[in-house]
Amino acid sequence: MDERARHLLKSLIEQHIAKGVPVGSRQLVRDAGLNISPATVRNVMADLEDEGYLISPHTSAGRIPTHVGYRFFVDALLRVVPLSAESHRLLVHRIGFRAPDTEQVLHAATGILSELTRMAGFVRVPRRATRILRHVDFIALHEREVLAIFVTDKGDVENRLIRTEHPFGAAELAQAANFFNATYGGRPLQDVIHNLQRDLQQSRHEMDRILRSAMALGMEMLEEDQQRMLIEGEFQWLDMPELAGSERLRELLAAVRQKRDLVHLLDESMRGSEVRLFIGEESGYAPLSDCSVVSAPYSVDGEVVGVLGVIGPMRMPYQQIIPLVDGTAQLLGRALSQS
Amino acid sequence: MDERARHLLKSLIEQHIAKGVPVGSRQLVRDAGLNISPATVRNVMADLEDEGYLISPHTSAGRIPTHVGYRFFVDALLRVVPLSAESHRLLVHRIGFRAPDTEQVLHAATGILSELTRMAGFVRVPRRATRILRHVDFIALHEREVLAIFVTDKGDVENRLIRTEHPFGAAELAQAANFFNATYGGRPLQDVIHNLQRDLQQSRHEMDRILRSAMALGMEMLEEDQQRMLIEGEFQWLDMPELAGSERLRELLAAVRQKRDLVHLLDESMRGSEVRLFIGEESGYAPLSDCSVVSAPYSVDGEVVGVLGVIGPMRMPYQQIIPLVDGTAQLLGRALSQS
DNA sequence: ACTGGCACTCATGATGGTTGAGTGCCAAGG
DNA sequence: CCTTGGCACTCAACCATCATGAGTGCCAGT
Repeated sequence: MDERARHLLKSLIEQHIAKGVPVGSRQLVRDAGLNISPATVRNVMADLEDEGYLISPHTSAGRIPTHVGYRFFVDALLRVVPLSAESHRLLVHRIGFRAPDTEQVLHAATGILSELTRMAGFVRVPRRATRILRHVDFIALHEREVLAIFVTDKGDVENRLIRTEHPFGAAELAQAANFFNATYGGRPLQDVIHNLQRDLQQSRHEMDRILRSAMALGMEMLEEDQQRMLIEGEFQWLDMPELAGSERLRELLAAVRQKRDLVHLLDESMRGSEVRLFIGEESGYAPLSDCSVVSAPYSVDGEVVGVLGVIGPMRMPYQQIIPLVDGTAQLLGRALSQS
Repeated sequence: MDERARHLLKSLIEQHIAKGVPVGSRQLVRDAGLNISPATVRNVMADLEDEGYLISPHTSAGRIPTHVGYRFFVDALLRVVPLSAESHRLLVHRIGFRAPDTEQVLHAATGILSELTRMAGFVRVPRRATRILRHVDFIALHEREVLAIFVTDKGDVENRLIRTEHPFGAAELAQAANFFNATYGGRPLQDVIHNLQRDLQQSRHEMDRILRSAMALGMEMLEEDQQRMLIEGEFQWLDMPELAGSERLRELLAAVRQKRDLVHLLDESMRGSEVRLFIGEESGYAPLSDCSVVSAPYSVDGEVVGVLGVIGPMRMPYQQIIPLVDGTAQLLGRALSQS
């Protein structure tokens, strides 16, 4: 593909992103500022269509980019602009400092993402496997119900009701908690789980039952957040013509509620450390075949623990969205690292 | 209004709810099973329109009920059918037993409400003012950050990060927690707040700082859930023709996200103990002027603590929806009362 | 290699007629 | 006085037709 073709492709995609309608040769030649005739442009466009970058919705409309076209655009043609001062100020204001509660920070990040990009924003909740276990408490709630509370070094609190086979007294539970804190406190949760499994096989003393339950709880804790993600601003999709056909929209909403496959997709994008794009069919996930996902992993204390981003139609202003997602990821990571 | 007019009104509204289109004299006379002519029916309908029960969308369409018409319908004409065995079974299955986590039960209730009614479902989180304080824990997280954890008798756990002016040692915090538990444990949260306020004014000993913080935390705890409500299934509104005009829908979604006025409306409906309907403009809340809200308060241990219900277009099958909302409220109350 | 010309396509929007369900009103009949 | 049939009128919805205009592919000439 020669320089002129690249320029035309870039111009076409930019114009389509801006206007949302198919772009024809006349429009394009005017916008691109080249001194050639529409007929020439048509030839070039025909070539680009053959190579899979463009497609015509019908014979006599202009052309729109395919997912291949968008991919080439973002990889080779797009020059990302730095985050505007205004946006950066807003981001900092909303998530720049540590809120008292992790959940609140995540919420704020999801919300601001959605507002600034005018797409649906999502945040995968941070993995807790590497968090340090700070404190454990067992509280007898009723006859055979024990409330277990875990606290991590970042102040995240997780609790679970455990039904036990036999009643536990307050003293027993206090003893168990003391033992638990002394033995496993100050270690990363993943180590705690691992050690618990090992220890439980070896010793079988009085505390076994409650410890076993606690282990199950710990497991759940680590497993549960595999599924969790926040998503907000789906309503932004309402006035996007390419998704408006309520058939498509319903499907998308259902898929997003389902979350499972989505989470799988995102986990994959946590491997890198950069902004990542899934354009159209690239996600390999049918309900998203008309959509793009822009995601960026975020890190706490230098370790990637989650991923956030936006979901919208393929036609999105990547130029602004990429730095926004990137910036949000960085600020969220920083906010969660504080304290 | 004579018997025949009532019968016709009932028939018309039922038909309109079923079909969604304006009902004309011919249709109506066929459906109502009366042995009178369409012309007669037209006269009756004209009267009903004069009295404000009906309205014509345009000259040559049939008639549809106004909010006044619906109100008369539900108050005087509707005979509520008992919950179907099938629905009841489903409800019990989803929220009939206590899940380990209050949040999960609330979620389940919101979800099943939305599914069964095919409207958006909401649940106002239970007031905790009357819950018994079971346990308090203060954990030093960092230099001047204390994590405070409250546990109520139902196993609800609330935590808040408190930034203190001066550092606290672990021993100090343990002492404070012991004192706190001994003094205020076993009392309803509202009493705790009250007593804290009183006690803080009287005594000004060493613990003042942490107790003052604890008091602030307690306040927050009780105030925060004034705003909280879960809402789910807004997407059901997508294929309701009367809301489809994306203008209206946007407005509604925005209003529902905002929640504030909605919560105010619902708090009012917590006073009674019965199912309550706000039809159209009755809510006095502009974005809901085309919608109805069906709500029912739910009780824990015999005391009303929250309210749940559905939001949808005025045209909803009240006959089925009212018992569904009612039944959900009862089961949710029961589920939260257990344990 | 580029360009102008040409025939062709097709979504869009305007026009207009038809249909059908529905209305209000009136005069006649029980 | 209520009810009814009749009648003229209204209006959304549907359909077909047509013009418009933006756009295309192809070809022959520079």
